[in-house]
Amino acid sequence: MTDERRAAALEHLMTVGRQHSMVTVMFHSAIAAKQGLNATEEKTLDVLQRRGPLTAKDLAEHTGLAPASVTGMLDRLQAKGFVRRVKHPTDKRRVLVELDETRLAELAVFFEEWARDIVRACEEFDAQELETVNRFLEVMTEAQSRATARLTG
Amino acid sequence: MTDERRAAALEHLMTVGRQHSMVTVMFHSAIAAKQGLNATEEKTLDVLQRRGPLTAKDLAEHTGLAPASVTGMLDRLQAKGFVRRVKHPTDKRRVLVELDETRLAELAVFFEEWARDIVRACEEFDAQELETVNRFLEVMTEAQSRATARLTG
DNA sequence: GTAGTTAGTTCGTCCGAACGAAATATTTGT
DNA sequence: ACAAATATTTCGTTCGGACGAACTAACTAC
Repeated sequence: MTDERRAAALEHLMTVGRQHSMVTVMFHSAIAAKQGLNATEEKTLDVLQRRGPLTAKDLAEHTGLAPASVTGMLDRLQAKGFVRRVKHPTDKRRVLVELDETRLAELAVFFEEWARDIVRACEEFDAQELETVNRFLEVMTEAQSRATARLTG
Repeated sequence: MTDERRAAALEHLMTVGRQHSMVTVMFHSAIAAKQGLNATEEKTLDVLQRRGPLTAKDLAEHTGLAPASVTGMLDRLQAKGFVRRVKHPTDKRRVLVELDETRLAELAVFFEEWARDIVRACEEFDAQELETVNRFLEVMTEAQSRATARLTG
């Protein structure tokens, strides 16, 4: 009986999860399009956000681009105001790339509105339910991460 | 007390949700890369999957591409074996585009493996918890969908 | 200090993917 | 039946973004 109910929920999850993935991807690319960023540029910004300032070489490795391509991409990102080239403290050959906070602040404004929307949508869930959801998302993030690595590597 | 716990869970949700979005997007683009599809081609396949066989004109509207571009993209998708051009039953000017099942079947094999992984990851959740998760994902899908529309339109 | 290595840029090139305009085939309207 | 409208393709062009090779500047090792 409970087994049956669980099986039904699990099957439903497949459908619902698929739809959720879809709109997540669409949302993501809508944001990118709004900012006039292509996939490579986004990836670069994402890497910088997580790992902090990096050299062009580091970025080349993370993105898989040739050195010349990194130069071109950084030119574009800099022109759009998303990043800055700053001099490396010890090695004058290197170029440190860091995010431009002012540009990120503009983004933050948009995300705040979005976050409020999310919070409102969560009103119908109590503390315990939200904790369950968190646990689920963590487990899923792990699984998706593994699956991606399996595909990429 | 419970309010505090809920607030903590909600804040945690923001972090966890962001990470989950990130890996979802990465997973998605890893699949696309594996199949040798670009963003436009993917979008087209997605539309066809949801709305069934469509004419080139319909696809032009859904993708926002010029007619000439649709022709080129369909040539590519057809060459890769993802779609077929079939003649329209009543109007010989039109071209109906439909998905190639055999190609999708290959994909299905991969997704089955992935689904098993997901099911295993869900073992730690009982029926009630999965129902909560489903409800959450539905609510979120709605919210994300609205946010995307707000950005796009 | 000189040779060799490393980081990044510049330059010329190439390719995929988009476009508009013109061409073709077919349907619709009168 | 004939003109206008519609769906798609073809063709020539353009543009962004990637590349390799050559170049410059700076660090490292001996």
